[in-house]
Amino acid sequence: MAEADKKREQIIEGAIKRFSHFGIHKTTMNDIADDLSVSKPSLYYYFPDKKSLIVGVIEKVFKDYFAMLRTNLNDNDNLETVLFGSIDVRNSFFEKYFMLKISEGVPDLMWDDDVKESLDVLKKTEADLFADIFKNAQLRGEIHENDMQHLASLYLESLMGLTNMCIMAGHKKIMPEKKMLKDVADKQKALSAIFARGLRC
Amino acid sequence: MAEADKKREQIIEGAIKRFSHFGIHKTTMNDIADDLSVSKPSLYYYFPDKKSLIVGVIEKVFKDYFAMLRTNLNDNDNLETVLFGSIDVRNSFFEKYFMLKISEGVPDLMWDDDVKESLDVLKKTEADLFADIFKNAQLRGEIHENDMQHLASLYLESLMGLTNMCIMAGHKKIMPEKKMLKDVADKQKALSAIFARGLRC
DNA sequence: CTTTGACCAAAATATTAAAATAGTCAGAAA
DNA sequence: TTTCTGACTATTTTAATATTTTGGTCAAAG
Repeated sequence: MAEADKKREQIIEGAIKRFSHFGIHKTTMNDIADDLSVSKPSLYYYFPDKKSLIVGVIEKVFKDYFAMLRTNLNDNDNLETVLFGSIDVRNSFFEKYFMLKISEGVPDLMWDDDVKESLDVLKKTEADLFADIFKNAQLRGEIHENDMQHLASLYLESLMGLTNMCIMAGHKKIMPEKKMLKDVADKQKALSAIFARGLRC
Repeated sequence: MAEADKKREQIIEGAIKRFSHFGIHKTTMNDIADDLSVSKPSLYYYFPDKKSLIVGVIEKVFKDYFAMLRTNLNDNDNLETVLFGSIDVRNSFFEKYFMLKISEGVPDLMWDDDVKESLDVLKKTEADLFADIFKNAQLRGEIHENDMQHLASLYLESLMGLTNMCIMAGHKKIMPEKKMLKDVADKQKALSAIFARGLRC
């Protein structure tokens, strides 16, 4: 890896630490520079603006998530087992990078064209990964459907939808965060179990 | 019906018109009073405060929704057919009262204890209704599960989750509102089809 | 029992000033 | 040449203040 790329990685790592602890819009470029004991213009030498650094962070986190997901895959497991494992991986990342939540970032960060495009690509990649999972289940005769891409999108959107529902319900702080994470996982797994069975018929 | 109750109904109807057209927090008590050609203190004679009027509106809307849902029910239909019909009813109300969206109402209206309690009761009622639907399917041998209440909650949360996902995706105004509503219905039905099949095994 | 005009306190909104932050640049260090 | 920095803006956030709007009350009238 080129020296410049190594430096870029270091900056991204530093940014991740700040972002995941204080949130994106509570972190200034100076904070990140100070953490790394460099000047702010140095950051701007490697990233044209804050937004591109954020995108770099997002892509790095997703990259790690995808790697972990692939590591956890076992072609011999049945669909339900694979989905349950994936849910655990997914939620461990969700918990670890909870403070990243783009939606509460800088004004309209979520709707910025560049960020949106990056997220779309990553979402597509995730969907591809799950489509492969479903295809694999199909090879083992566990599924009688045709459009695996479509199926993967529907499944993932359902999981994310449940996550959002639990977050909303838990925003009243009645449940102590930990309880909420368990709640999310339980519901996602309950749905996945029915979902997996529904594909068999 | 007592005269006072009739008047309460009229006020609620008037409030619904304003709320569903301009949203809750863009509607003042004076707006509602003027529409009905009465004075503001008259409103306060029937409702102690704005919040209780809002709760009255919400309960009225849900009451109508439940009635429509029951009307659309047919004990002879199979589970998938019933669920598809319910989705259409549900979304027609969602569309009609879109501007009501509590979440964007007055600050923390969603988290107000009174409103929250009322919503919890209504959500419980809806879950009961769907639990009955599942029980009915069970009688016809379409389901091999035991906890219908739990099942109904999971199903409804999944549907709502999908709705939220589509709303978020559509907030960028790329799709012209109508497209979004169709998108919601399509995804909810696709999930319901798999869900219903998953319960059979 | 119902309704109302006149009134008030609290909350939302608009205005302005002050502080913080993203981003630039000429030039130094490596 | 490539990488870095101190010193400097332009823009955005935040804080403070003034102004309007709106929820809610009350004494009195129909």
